[in-house]
Amino acid sequence: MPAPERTSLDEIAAAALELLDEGGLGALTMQAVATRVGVRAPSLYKRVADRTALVERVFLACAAELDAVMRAAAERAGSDGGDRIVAIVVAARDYAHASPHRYHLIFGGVVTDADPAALERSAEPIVAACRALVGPDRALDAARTVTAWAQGFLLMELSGSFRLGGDVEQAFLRGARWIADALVADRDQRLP
Amino acid sequence: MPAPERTSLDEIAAAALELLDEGGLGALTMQAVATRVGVRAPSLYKRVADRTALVERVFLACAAELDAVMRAAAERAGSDGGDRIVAIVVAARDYAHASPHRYHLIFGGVVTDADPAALERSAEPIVAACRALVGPDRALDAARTVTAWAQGFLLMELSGSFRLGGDVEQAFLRGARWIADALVADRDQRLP
DNA sequence: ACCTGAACACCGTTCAAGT
DNA sequence: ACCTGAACACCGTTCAAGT
Repeated sequence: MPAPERTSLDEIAAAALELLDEGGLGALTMQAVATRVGVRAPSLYKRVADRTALVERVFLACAAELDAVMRAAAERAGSDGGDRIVAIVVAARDYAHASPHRYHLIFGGVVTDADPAALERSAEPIVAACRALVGPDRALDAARTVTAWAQGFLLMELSGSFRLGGDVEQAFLRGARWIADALVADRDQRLP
Repeated sequence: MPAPERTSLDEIAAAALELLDEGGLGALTMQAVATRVGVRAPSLYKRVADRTALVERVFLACAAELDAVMRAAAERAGSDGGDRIVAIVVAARDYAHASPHRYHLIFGGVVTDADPAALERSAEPIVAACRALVGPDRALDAARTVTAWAQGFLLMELSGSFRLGGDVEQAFLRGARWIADALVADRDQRLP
């Protein structure tokens, strides 16, 4: 009774990510993953509790990736708070266009019970930029406004919900500016 | 060969809506619908092309319902453009809380090939309020900003994505005000 | 003209049997 | 200790056979 290992958790996760990129979450089936790593579906359950756990693992990897992208954009941007927020959401849009299925997995609301600590960390770049802009008291409200808008816009853009014509990129940049300027105005109004 | 009709398209659609409300889109299976209307699953295909068509039918009914809710809120609100937008998104939030699965169906991005005319009509209340506020040139960009933010916020709220504490309702109202005020400021800046 | 059981091609998942 | 085929409970969908 030897026991030759024919695959690994990392290989399984990599195959799952490939399938997500190629055909969305619907294409990420246990059978497809098994085929790709050269094994039968039941064998996957030696390394992964069930499909939900595998999807969550891919979700966390994608969330960490987007987090890194936004952090890098925030650092590249100047010290101006408004510009920083615009730079972060533009980076998020680039990511959404480059990896639409990953973006959809992160924000589509399918994964709901993921590690809270990882989620807090990935929200941090925007919270930090908002804190610098509007102060600690309103930082959370501001971050929720920015995140909700960007995530909502990009999900609508990816799913083709903008059917009334017009320049979608311009709408995005203008929206980013409106929100950033509103936060600046809120601060200026309170600190005369 | 008589032909007793044991159900109807309306009854099928009503059962589908009930199942959506009770357990989300995942509970809306052809078998569950069939059981509820007192028929076997294959019989449904006499009235409905396939599950996608049935889901789309429910989707259109929900979109029309939300549309009516937002129109009523817009009419109830005063003539002030900013207040009107706030009233519309607050009405959308009430709807999302009262019928979370319907709201998720409308904006969750599952239905993607629905009747474009119905979608344009349902976007109209917000476009009209934005037109009154920022003029025709920027009305579409403004409506996209408002819709993306509201839809993103409510989807995140429904899926429990706001895990950092704080008052979520306050964040919503403050976000609505920030965006409405940004649109007013944009107009005032252009028309001195 | 509608309804049905049986069947098919898929899912995810379990488990006893192989090595 | 890992892998497998067979099996189970679900899906959506098709279709020949019933009335």
